[in-house]
Amino acid sequence: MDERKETTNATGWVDGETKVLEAPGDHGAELRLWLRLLTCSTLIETEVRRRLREEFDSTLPRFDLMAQLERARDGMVLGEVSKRMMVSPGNITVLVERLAESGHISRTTSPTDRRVQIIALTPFGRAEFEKMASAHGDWIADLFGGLAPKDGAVLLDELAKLKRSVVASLGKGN
Amino acid sequence: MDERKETTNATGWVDGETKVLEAPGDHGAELRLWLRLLTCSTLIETEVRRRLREEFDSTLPRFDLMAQLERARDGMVLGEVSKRMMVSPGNITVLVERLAESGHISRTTSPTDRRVQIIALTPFGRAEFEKMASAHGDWIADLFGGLAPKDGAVLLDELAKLKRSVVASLGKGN
DNA sequence: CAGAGAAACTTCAAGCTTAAAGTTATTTTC
DNA sequence: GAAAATAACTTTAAGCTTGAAGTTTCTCTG
Repeated sequence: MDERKETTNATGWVDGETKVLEAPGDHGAELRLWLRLLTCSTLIETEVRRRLREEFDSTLPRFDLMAQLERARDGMVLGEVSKRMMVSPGNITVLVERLAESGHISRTTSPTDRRVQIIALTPFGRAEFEKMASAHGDWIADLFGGLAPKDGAVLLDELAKLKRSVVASLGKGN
Repeated sequence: MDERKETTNATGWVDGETKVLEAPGDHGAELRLWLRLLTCSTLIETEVRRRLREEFDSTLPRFDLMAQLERARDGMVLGEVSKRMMVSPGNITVLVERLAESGHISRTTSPTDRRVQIIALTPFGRAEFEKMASAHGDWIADLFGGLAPKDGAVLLDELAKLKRSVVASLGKGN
């Protein structure tokens, strides 16, 4: 009874891809796909978070925020950052506060509109970010390294299709 | 200067897939792939969270925990749940506490090992979960609905390869 | 140009999440 | 069979995240 042969792998986690399968309407294929997608991104994201913490004593949200700022020499408005990062405005407020405290970013009120906050990387912040970004690139390259270039291309393409499907679905029915 | 044509879509978010590209070591392809993967799963996950909240006044972690329990008539040990959900033990403790409070799950100490907590869905919890799971299946089917079956199959396959790559990478270098 | 409305945050309350440290209970070792 | 090691949680401190409500500052209408 209940004889499972579990494969606890290097993650220390059991293979979780057996979550919410077999639904009444038989959406098994889609659910399986979603679960696998989620598993992949969770595995990668967890690893990235771990390394950011261990190697840079930082976090993914901080890194993401700085990444947004990196290519914006003239700084960026909070609302723009919020949209690009796909997180709530209130969240950005908090992150910005901390990053400003630690000297990674600067914060100015727009001279033309006093509601608007403009943030930008400080030289220190930029230097720190570049170190992290470089390491981050290596980590990702390692994690994806077992995937043949051709598979990577196919995956990129299929994900584009998925994204279109998702955005379309979000757009209409709602 | 800085003339952007942004496509703010149905999500209200700007297309964020331009995050951490162009790294020194030129891991652009992998980074692009990672970003796209992350975008897809974030879009879907956010939508699922929103609907769980709006339609069931629940959350994704709660749903996931109940999903784990659903196929375990005899209940499940906390550590097992933790591994399957890929979250920390402390997290499970909190979730279990709340779900027990709300009557969705029961909690017993193992008679053979008093360190071990066994949790299981209550009839009420099971009924609630079934409603949610059914709706959840429909949401996912909608979101993935624009993907041709063949594309779904290809994607599933490629994600399997990616997962192998990730797990292998996590296993060795560390 | 005053009042209504919209924008751009900020604050708040609540929940999720983790790593690390702490408990309690069981197993292993000598 | 006691001490040491191991297991299975639980607690704690800290940070992330959100939706909703609140502020302040424009902008638009009449």
